[in-house]
Amino acid sequence: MSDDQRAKEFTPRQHDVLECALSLLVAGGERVLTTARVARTANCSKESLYRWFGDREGLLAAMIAHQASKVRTFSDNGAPMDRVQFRAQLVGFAHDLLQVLGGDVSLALNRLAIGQASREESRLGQLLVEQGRRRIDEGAAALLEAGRRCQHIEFTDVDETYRTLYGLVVRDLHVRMLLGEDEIRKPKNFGEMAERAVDQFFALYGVQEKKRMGPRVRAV
Amino acid sequence: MSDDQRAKEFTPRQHDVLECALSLLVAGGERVLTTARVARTANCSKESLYRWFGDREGLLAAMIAHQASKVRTFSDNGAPMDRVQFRAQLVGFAHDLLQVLGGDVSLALNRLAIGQASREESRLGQLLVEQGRRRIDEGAAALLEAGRRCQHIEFTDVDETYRTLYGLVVRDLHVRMLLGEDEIRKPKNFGEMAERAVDQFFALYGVQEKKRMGPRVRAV
DNA sequence: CTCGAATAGTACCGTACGGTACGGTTCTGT
DNA sequence: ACAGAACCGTACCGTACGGTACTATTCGAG
Repeated sequence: MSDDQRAKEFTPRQHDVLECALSLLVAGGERVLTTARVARTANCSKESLYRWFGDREGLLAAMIAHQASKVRTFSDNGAPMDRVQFRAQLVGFAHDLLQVLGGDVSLALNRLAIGQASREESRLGQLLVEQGRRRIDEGAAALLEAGRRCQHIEFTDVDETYRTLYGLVVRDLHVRMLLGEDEIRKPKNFGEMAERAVDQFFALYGVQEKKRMGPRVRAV
Repeated sequence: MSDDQRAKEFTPRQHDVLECALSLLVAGGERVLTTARVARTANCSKESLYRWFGDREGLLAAMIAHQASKVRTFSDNGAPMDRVQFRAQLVGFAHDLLQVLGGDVSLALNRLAIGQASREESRLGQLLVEQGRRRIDEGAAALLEAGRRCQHIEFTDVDETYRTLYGLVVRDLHVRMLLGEDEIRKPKNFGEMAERAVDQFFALYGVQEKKRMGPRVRAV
């Protein structure tokens, strides 16, 4: 076998097919995502689909993995940040998070995985969380740790803190977008939302200038 | 027609059938929820199903409406509350919210509506939000207004404030439960979560004892 | 008791899907 | 140039679902 055929990667041809399947899923939902339609739209044969991905589940998993390979994350370069820079980073993260969660492909894949979650043997949901969310979470954790190192915020459990930030940013937007409320998907308001959420986050975890007489929050 | 046959209500027989359909949905997900299986499990005929509910969509909508009719809400009796009582009410609300969202029937119905949300003509998602969430939201709004009247918290926009409370309580739990993460559905931790969320909520919106020097949060 | 409406149970129909098989074509390594 | 693999397009199969039609049975009103 040739050297560029690694087991976990996809050939350019398969890459195109997966991209086409994603477009199909976004356009019409799971009902439209049949093996025959994917094959016809992508100008490939069903036999190739089954040889490449095993079965329909494998195709869906490959679509998730393929999409997850696109998102990139924040990396801590170790450089010090002043408070304005750190706040801007947080706002940027919040804005990106809202934009990613509200994206067409993300919503379609989440709907797909949630629809399959009732069957016990389906691991699509777990796959989506691990491959998609994990990267975002790690980037956010690195950002929070950097903020703590520069003494802009203080916390003990980075995971707890990140989850609070996530809740302040996303609230119930994700579920409502998943349910089909298109009115709230306008990214016009994402800016204000991100600003407000970061304000609230600093109110909870920000270090005061003189002493930390701010509200301390603890897990009971 | 007799007096107890109102147009929007269901007969006891239909009530039982809907209950049976809900059990079926919870047990096996949408794949199992076929008209034939519902009819067989409920000991009724498919013809009756179609006469009562029109088509499959109507049956699903009736299931949502039937389930929504069960949830009851907080009602403001106008009596004054001290701070401890108000905090207990908030914690109770948060705990109930987590328990409702994590319930089997709620998760199954949300998965169902989200799965159908890709089709444009399906209004199940909107129906679920209006009939299910609306009641909870109104109860929470009444509770928050009561807390403001008793000067335990302060805010300007009750909807904004409620959404923040929701985000602090739920975070990403709902979506992850929808995706099938059963580990986080243990209500054992719901108590701690509710306490922590209410602590954070008071840190953001609580009125200080002497003067309100607490963090003011506003929409930019 | 009789009649008619409502219902249970079943059979049926058209359609669509997942998965497999096969002939014809293109690509690739030697 | 040639052989073999990969691949496209299509046909095919078994199954299952949504919805309808029909018969037998139940049940309530007069």
